[in-house]
Amino acid sequence: MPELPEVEVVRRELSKLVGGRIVRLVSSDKRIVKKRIHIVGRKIAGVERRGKWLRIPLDEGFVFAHLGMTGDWTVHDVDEAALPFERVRVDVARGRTMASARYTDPRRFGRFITTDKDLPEWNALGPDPFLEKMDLDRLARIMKKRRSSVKETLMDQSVLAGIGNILATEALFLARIDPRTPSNRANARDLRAIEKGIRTMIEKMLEYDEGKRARAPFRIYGQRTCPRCDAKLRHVVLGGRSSIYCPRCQKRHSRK
DNA sequence: CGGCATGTTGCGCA
DNA sequence: TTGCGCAACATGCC
Repeated sequence: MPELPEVEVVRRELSKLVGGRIVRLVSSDKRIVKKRIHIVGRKIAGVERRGKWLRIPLDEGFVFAHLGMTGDWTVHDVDEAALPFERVRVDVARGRTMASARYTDPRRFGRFITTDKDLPEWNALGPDPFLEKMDLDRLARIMKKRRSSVKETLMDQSVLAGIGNILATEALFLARIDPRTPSNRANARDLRAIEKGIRTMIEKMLEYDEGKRARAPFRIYGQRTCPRCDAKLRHVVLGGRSSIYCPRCQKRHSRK
């Protein structure tokens, strides 16, 4: 499920619960769930997102949630049976109505943390490109210091929060930049193109994830040939993640 | 059976 | 202190 757009859709879904009171928590998976405080009886004050993390402020304390690789939250009726791969269930009373939030996660890389203070992981996140305008000067400063690829730098959550493998792949395709380009070789024009690519992809992926778009907006992720020039797409591994690009359309901008 | 997967962390090393 | 490269985590799917 999870890159910035998917997590944003989950945030909107869970926002239905704001104002409600937690009346029951079902969770047995010790890998996913870390309980530092008791949350039954607490009231849900909001649902926030930064990058791929969710923060749910309560009247006392917080819940932090991460979807890992295969996690998802959905809101159901309380009488609904457990879903396949259901790992956490939070029942919420709001007036006379009840709702039941279910967390499913086959691969169990996700997290559900109850705590009375902010998480270091949350505080370490860089700016979220959907919540705030991208600071290209800051990005340029960071890029200049690194020699790993632009794609790896974009996916570093302390650089920009929320960019995952697909978003980075597709944004770089739109920007016509080779993902292997060393970060310190990216110039201001490249960064402007990348910013635009990221913005465009977030919008399209959001529409898709909200069901307003029938087909996934991916141009090269999972494809074999370039939709622009018909060249055979190429695979490389960057930072341990598989990456795809068009060797004809995507260039390394190695000059200053 | 082998290989791959929208993510993060921890460890050794420079 | 910061950056880099990689294995590990756990499980489903093709």
